[in-house]
Amino acid sequence: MVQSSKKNQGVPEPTIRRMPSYLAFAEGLLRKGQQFVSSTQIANYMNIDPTQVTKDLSYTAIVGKTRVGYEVKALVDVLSKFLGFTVMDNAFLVGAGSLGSALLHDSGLSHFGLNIVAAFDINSSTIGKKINDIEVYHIDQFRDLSQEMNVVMGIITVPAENAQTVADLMVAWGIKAIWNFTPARIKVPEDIIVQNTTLYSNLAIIFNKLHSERKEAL
Amino acid sequence: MVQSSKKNQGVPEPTIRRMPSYLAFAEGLLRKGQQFVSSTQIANYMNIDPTQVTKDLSYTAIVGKTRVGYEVKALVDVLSKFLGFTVMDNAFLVGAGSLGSALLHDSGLSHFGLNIVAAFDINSSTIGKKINDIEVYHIDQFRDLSQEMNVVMGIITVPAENAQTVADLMVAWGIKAIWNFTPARIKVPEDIIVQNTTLYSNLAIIFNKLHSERKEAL
DNA sequence: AACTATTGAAGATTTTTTTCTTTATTAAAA
DNA sequence: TTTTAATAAAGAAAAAAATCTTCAATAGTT
Repeated sequence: MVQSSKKNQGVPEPTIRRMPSYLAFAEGLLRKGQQFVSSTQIANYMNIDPTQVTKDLSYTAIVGKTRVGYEVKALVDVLSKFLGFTVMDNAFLVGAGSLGSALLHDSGLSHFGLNIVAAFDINSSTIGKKINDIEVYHIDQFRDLSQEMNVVMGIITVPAENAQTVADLMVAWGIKAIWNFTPARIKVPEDIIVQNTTLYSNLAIIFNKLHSERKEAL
Repeated sequence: MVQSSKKNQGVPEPTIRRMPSYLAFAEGLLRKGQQFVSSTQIANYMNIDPTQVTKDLSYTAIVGKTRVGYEVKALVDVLSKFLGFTVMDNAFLVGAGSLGSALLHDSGLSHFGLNIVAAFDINSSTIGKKINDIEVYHIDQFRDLSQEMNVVMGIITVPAENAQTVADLMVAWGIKAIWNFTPARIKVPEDIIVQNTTLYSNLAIIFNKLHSERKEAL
């Protein structure tokens, strides 16, 4: 019982993180015309343990064939669906600076189910222009548009010090999920989903490995 | 014994991931003139458990004062040093497209110890231009420059299908660490450090929460 | 001066995630 | 037809990470 809420709740976050890479790999195989792929192959590509792959895939609807592997086409379909990449969600992006416009240019996002319908800024030099066919509005127009467009996600790519202000605005106009690219941590009501994506965390990990290696070499 | 190699090796990756946010928070407090900060405050800001904060900070050299907290200035210094943000490392960026030029524009990277000294592309329209004072060269000039400039890191922001080619090139010219922004997984010798940073993983996590919430609401 | 409440630190416990082991299946080889 | 080897799947064990508990210190209050 309570099967419906249990279904996706128990999927470990590390598993979900790996899945887009499985998908990208499977899509590549599909283009090459490969019909089946084994967990060993996927694991080799990912540099992880093969049982990790089978365990991850066991959360989806796919079943593998012994001595053969998973059907590539089915894998692509199942993963796309599982990850929510087949349903299109609308998003607003606030902060059309360099990172913001990089995201606006990224066609991968729409391939993975995210449709950025409009961008906002306070900088008059970008307002009124179109970036990759997405219009940039002044932030004050946010209200009117969100109601019209069925927007569920807000992307924050402003300077860190303005993150909270933008988040408050997004919450006020009914957005369900916030993708925060600033290092600042925002405060939002409990029911709002927040995903923080900070490049500097990744940089810290590289430096940690790089510098500890240097110490070892002494 | 073997203290030197143990020192940084045992630090959990999740801890390292959180540290840049602690640092950003502490820097903000420093600017505001706050002298001490408690683990409770940091935890509240980060939406995590206070003991998580103290445990994370226990890997660094800092010691807190009972009933007071950590000295903000010391925290900034200790974290910056620990994360390797005080030493400057040189990097090459290959792929001066939208994501690539967003990184070139990001002054946060140089604040955190990464100095992008040159960018490369094969697209003749960007070659020869400067992005944020960083010159864009043709990829063939890679060799000559890496030797001159003491470059330890390579940043890959090309389309996924070219990631392996670029990685091979980087390895050939003596780069120690690769920061890979493509969804493709690259094969490199064991001693090369690879950090994969893929936006779509974060997107998958948001969608997973967003869509499972929708199901629950039924 | 005594008390109270808050804090950092250290260690124990619990939870989560990864890795290892076993089993059944089956394609390919002998 | 029989054997072999590769595989998925399921469960057990190990490892890693997060949370909880206890303790000692001490600033602020009574």
